[in-house]
Amino acid sequence: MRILVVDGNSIVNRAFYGIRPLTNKDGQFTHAIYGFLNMLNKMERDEAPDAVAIAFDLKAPTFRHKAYDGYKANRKGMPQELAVQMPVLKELLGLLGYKIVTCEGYEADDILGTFARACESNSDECVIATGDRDSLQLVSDETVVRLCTNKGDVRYTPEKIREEYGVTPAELIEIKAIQGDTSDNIPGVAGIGPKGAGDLIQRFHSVQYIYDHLDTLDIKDGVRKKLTASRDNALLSRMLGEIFREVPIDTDVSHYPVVCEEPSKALAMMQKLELFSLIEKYNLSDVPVTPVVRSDAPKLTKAADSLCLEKIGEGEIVYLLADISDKELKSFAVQHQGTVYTETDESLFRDLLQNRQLRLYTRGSKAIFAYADSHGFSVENIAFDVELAAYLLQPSEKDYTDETLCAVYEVALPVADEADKPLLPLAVYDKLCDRLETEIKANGQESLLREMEIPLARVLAKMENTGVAVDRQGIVDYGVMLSAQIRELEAAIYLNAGQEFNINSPKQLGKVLFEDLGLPAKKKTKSGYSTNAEVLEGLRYNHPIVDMVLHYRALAKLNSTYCEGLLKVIAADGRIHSRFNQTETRTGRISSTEPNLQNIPVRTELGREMRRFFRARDGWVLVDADYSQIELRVLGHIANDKNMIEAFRNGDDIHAITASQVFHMPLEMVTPAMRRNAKAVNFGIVYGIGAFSLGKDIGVSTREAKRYIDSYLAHYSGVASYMERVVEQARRDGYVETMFGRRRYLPELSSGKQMLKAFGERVAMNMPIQGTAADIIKIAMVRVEARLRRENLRARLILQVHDELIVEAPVEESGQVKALLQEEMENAVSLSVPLKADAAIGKTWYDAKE
DNA sequence: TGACTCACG
DNA sequence: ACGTACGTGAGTCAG
Repeated sequence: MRILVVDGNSIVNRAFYGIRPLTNKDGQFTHAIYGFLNMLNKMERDEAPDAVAIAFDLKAPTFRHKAYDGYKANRKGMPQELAVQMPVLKELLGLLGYKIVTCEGYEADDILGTFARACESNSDECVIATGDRDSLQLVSDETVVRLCTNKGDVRYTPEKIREEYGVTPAELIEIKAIQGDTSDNIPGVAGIGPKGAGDLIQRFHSVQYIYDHLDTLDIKDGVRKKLTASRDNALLSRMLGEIFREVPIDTDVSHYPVVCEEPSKALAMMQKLELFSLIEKYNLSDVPVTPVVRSDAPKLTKAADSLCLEKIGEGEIVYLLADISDKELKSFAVQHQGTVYTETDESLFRDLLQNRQLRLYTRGSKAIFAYADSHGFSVENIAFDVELAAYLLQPSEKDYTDETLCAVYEVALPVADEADKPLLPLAVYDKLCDRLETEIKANGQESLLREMEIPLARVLAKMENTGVAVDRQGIVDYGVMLSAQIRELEAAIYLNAGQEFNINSPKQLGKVLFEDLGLPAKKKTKSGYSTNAEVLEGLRYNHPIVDMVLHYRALAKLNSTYCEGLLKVIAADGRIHSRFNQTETRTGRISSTEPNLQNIPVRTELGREMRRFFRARDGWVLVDADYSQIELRVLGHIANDKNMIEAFRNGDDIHAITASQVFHMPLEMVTPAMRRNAKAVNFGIVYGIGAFSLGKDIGVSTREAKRYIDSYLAHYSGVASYMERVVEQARRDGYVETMFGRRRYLPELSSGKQMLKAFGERVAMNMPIQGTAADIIKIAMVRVEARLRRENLRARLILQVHDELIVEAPVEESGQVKALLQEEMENAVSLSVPLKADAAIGKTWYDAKE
């Protein structure tokens, strides 16, 4: 028989500190649990044990056979975030069929030792899993120690120990007795470390022997002196360091099989903890779900007849699931008063979407709006969207599928045939929607959902359908030009390097620059030298190859990401239809994919050329409008900072004003360089500033940067107190929110890790600003689209780039559109500072930027 | 798949 | 002692 004995406390610690904090939607920490089960699962796969025992310390630091008061006294207490996960982990382990072993007065170590000893006398095999090297002393012919490290698990056999330490496993105890161990308060011999201790034991094998023959040993006088001085401590340490092996526990290996008696309970618990990948690993995916509340288990009643819209009363809720792909309706299903109707008829679908008597509760409204738009009708009765609601409740989630949401919001899915599975969520939509709607109301996010996100879904759908026209030939020609230059640069780089290599490989490039050419390496990444633009900039004058590489990189990026990338996604209509994702970002911004049209180059002239290929169709123009410093204006408003509000009201140049304050200069004496630095400070403030990074950004010392920040906060004292207030509020409530009630939860703030906590604080400062700006432009988008329709214009919104909107308009509408766009953007909300939007008209995106 | 790099606001 | 500004998406390499 083969038993895996796990040092529970040690492994859970590894899991806790080795994984970034994860929480479920209730804010309950789960990373230690997640990490533990992942590691356990891997061990079982590797070791294939017949039995598993998991040893834990009992909570109180009880003193047992080791009669030494200082023992482990200076070990830090368990952090709160870990402590709360322990009982949950133990319960879940029990549900999964693992036996937990504890014993009053003994630590996990001692239990491991006891199992090892039992296996030795019964010729069983014992695999001990731990993160603690102390247990290596237990290694024997029957016992392997699987040491879990950050770099992976290492199996220790007697041979491996001899290889690494040059001694037997038992002699490790002797070494420890001499070298000591501060974390266990084992004093050892003062002045002798691991090296000296190892040397002594390799030669003399035991502490006892050394002291018995101290006078005659062939050792240096200094060492003898140290040994003599620490005699009592050494002998005490010898006792303390040996793991106790006679704990009164059941060591019969056959009593520790892993049998999961109630898989559905284990599944339910893992779903509640949102440990979805582990559900797969533990083969629980196919376990029928036990309803959370049994009496609540939904019935999937399928109607024999078709849905009859006339029978639905005024204002009643109808739940809808529509299977739409490529703007074609595959099928749809409707639930009304507990009955599910499955349909395929397109005209019925259309009638349903146009019936303003009823209220549709659905998901994926953007696809529904897109369908309606491409079929030439308009939908006005979507009252709730499961996906959008779930996003508002928890924007950091990755996955808003019905399955996940049902698990997270504790709505039980009924058991059904394979054929009915796509419909299952619909059978519970009344309950799921009810749960979500209740929480949305409790959070005060109803209008955010009904007046912002759902109407926005319609706007985004229209934008996606419309797409943006591009000059295919122009992109092709530009790509050819780039390719030619890239080839030339390639040749020049190879010549300078004296070899051919893959310039795109940071690894190979690092070797060429920093080893073969001997340039000074500044920064390192996890896997080697850093070769990013910042590093290369600093080396430009060291070797001509550096500039070539920088230039090569710039051209290669333009060619592969933009020329080749965009050519791949031009649709049959000659336009690019990017997808605008509404539930992606943690701040409330939208994102753009396939392709990303929110990162088309603009900062360098060469890159900006790309924008010439985004053009209006013949006889039309692009009208582009962007907010001027919207985030700073939002900050001024939210922080209610007198000086900042004043500056914006006066229409001042905010960066110049800031410069004059930070550098204590009259406004007229502010140089462009000073203004540039002040601008960086303004950005930094919005991001939740750090002096180090600001200093790096503008090329001054951290100390100097700190002075700028202090000076800034002294002048904009409202900003200073806002920053403190928002972090404090985040710590108190666990989340921050925008002016419109969009939330972001910040579990990072209760992390024990300083880095993560600091990150959480910066996010707390930034999200309300970035998020409010995102809310504002969303409002503007909805209003612009409404105005375009109301005024019967053919112009259409086609792009959004965070603070910029682009409309494609017939030439004759362009003046009206420009005015309308600017007006709706500037009046989207009323703040204590004015909002300003600059607009311009052009044939291409390049030209429509003033 | 993760790491690196770099494009944007 | 260590790492260091917020939010994204895509192409490339290498294990």
